[in-house]
Amino acid sequence: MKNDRYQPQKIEAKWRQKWEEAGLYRAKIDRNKPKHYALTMLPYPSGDLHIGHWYAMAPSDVRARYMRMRGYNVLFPMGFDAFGLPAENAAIKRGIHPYKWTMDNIKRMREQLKSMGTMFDWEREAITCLPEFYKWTQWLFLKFYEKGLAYKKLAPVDFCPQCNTTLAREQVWGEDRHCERCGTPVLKKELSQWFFKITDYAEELLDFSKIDWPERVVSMQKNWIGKSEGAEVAFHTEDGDEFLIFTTRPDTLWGVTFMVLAPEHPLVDKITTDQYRQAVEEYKAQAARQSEIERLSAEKEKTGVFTGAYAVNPVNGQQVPIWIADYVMMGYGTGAIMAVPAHDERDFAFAKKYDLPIVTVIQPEDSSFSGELKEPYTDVDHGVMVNSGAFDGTPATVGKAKVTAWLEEKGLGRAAVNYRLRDWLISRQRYWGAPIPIVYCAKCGTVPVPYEDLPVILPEDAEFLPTGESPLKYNEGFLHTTCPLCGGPADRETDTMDTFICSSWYQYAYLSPYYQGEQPFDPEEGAYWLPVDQYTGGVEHACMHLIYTRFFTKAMRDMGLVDFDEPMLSLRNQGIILGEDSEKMSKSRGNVIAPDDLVREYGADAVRAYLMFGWRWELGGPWNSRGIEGVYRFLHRVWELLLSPVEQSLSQAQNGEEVDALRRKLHQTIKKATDDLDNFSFNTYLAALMELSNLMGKVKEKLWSSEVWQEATRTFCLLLAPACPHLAEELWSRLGYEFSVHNQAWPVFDERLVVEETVEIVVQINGKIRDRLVIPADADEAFVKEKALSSQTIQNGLQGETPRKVIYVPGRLVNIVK
RNA sequence: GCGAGAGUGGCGGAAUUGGCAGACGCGCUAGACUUAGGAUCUAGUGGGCAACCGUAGGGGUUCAAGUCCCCUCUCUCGCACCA
Repeated sequence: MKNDRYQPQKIEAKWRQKWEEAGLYRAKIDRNKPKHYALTMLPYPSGDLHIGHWYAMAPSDVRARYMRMRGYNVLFPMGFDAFGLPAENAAIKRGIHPYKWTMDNIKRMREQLKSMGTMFDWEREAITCLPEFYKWTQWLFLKFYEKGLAYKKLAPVDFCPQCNTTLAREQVWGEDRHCERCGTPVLKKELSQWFFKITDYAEELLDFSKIDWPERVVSMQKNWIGKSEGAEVAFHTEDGDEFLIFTTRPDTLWGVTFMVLAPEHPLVDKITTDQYRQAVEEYKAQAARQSEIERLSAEKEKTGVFTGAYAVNPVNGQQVPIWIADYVMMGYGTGAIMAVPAHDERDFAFAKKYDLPIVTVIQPEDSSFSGELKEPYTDVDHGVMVNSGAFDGTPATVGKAKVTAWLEEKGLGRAAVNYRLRDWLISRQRYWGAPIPIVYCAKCGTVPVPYEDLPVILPEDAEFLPTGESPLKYNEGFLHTTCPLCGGPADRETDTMDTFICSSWYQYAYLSPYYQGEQPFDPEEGAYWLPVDQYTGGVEHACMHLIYTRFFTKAMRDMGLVDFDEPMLSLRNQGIILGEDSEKMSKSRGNVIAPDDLVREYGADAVRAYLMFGWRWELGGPWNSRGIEGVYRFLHRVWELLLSPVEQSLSQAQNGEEVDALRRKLHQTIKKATDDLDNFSFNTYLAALMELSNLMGKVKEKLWSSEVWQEATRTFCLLLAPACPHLAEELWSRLGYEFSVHNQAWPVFDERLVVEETVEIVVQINGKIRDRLVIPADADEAFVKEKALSSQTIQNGLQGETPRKVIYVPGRLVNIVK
């Protein structure tokens, strides 16, 4: 009987249909099994699944399938991050309603996702733009408001002129401060906006002890939160106006020779003397203009002007001039600093430029230097305090703490902590988002929409115009409402929420999509499945989604909705697949690889396998068309190997050595595959399968009718099942096993069978390989050494000399030192 | 400048925890089968004619270093006048 060839197109759709009919991947609470919540970041429904989605999701699916075979009850859901700008831009450009555009795209992408052969439980799908979903997004907003975690304030904010909306600080990237979505440099605008008080959780967000996340993400988040410890010190002007400064170096207080305020500092106008007023006004105007126009000024040459006012240094009563300069930011600390040019790079440069005095107050330990400083001395671990009154002689290492304590005692200042993290600006002046459930009443002021009135529905009949203001503002039907408190006429808030809010809690929505109960998700489902055990996705979300969702979970914990501190216990990031030209894939470059085409040509299993085999998953790299053909060939070979019969099986006599060799390789492969999948090492997992198939190919003729061959083919199907679910199922069925391979347990290896019976020992003289010995694996040291020394090559190498030392590493080598 | 990561054949990448560098695949070479081959199969494939030399470069520790320590260089990513 001649076997037919491997034709993925003939088997893949068939099995997917069978799986669906059998409800194979429905995830239901089962208290007899340990649970595993595997999650991969949900896609934005842009219209087409691209290779990046495959690269992110296919290996995640492999891992979820592996955990399932390991006996876990696995939840692996999928949904769509469906609010956002492209939908609205399509509406502006082509007159398609964002809802229709989005839902059409979802329909298409859902089918594409299914073609991957993933084990997503589609009955748990959640789409963030549906009222049944965003009702709970709004509900959470109200809870945040109730808890004082949502507030509105007038503030200078970042505005993207291309996207026509404000952005959170996290969504402004790079030195030129461009919009994370479209790359346009942002503008500063003074606007009244809603914020979430993420800074309340700054300290807790710095604690990563409960999660296993990549070091890279941890360090990016730490960096982003930017904790610095020091002291807040109160200074006064000569006229008695108080202003606070923050410093990390209270030990250098005696070295203050001038003060600097940010140009926007509220005290500037008041303290500026008439003589300097014009210069100050000009400088302020220029600073404001600069922040709006050219930010790319390469050299950060320090500039500033004197205000004419003086401050009194509280520690020694000295009068020091107060300047304004744009190197001091209003947004960080108190917007005012004490300048210690002797011990700070920036202050030093400023002092040099404007010829301000420099006073050394930290003396480097062993140098007896005096005179003019060439550069500031910023070392905090060495040196002693000088010119600092009673503190003279205090080592710099303890100076900070001692001075801070002294300041507190004297009532001049206090220990203080500053964070770089800003509160999260969530207002967006766009239509296609969840409306902020707030009403403004002339009588009652800002009034939250009552919970029972949720959801606040987006009107269908909005005008989509790129005005920079929310289209909802011009929608009379939406705008005008009645005040929930007094029943009088009132206006709705017309801004919508940042879509990152939807994705901050979506992992909870999957538990019971569009839940109708009293809270966003079914508590029974939550008690069983939560938290997420394994999360996967791109590292580009390190300081956005991944920080927001941690914040949300902590806030939800404090509301009593969940009982844990972290949303995702373990996180892994995949890399990025580049075009074949090593450039980022883009339509304009014409280097885009379309997964649909690949599936048509090679089948989904080959695409999955190549995406795993081709790169280290966390790194990614350029696409290689030859590479996928190699993997495709491998799958063909596997098909022939397991299915095509041997014409005449050679020796029935079952050569013992080959049986042992195959069995050993089989168990070694199970061990390797298990380890590799545990560690997300998908490329070596596939390499191990290839090695096994290579050996099987060599012994097939001899062992085809043997028991060990059956064991090998069966196990091969099981090991292949997570990677190539369709092919494994087809092979499984053709080998005569019962549906489904995906309901089988992951094979276990026998440690005794993994061990080789004989080992090759390398014999070195002075670390250079001179001979090799094949010995029984359990040979003892004396025997191996004896054998090594008596070998002819070694005798020749030694030339009669007695070795000084003989080192034996069991199972590996003997090193003879002359 | 600060923080994180990386540097191994022509290419993607392997190398338990210091113990045979280059698994597996691509590509390449030769052969077989074929009307044909960009299909398939078989064999070979780090460099060098060799002794030997080889994991970015230079030092060190060790019987033994891709792996540990010190210095230098290059690349990628994040942050960046953060007081």
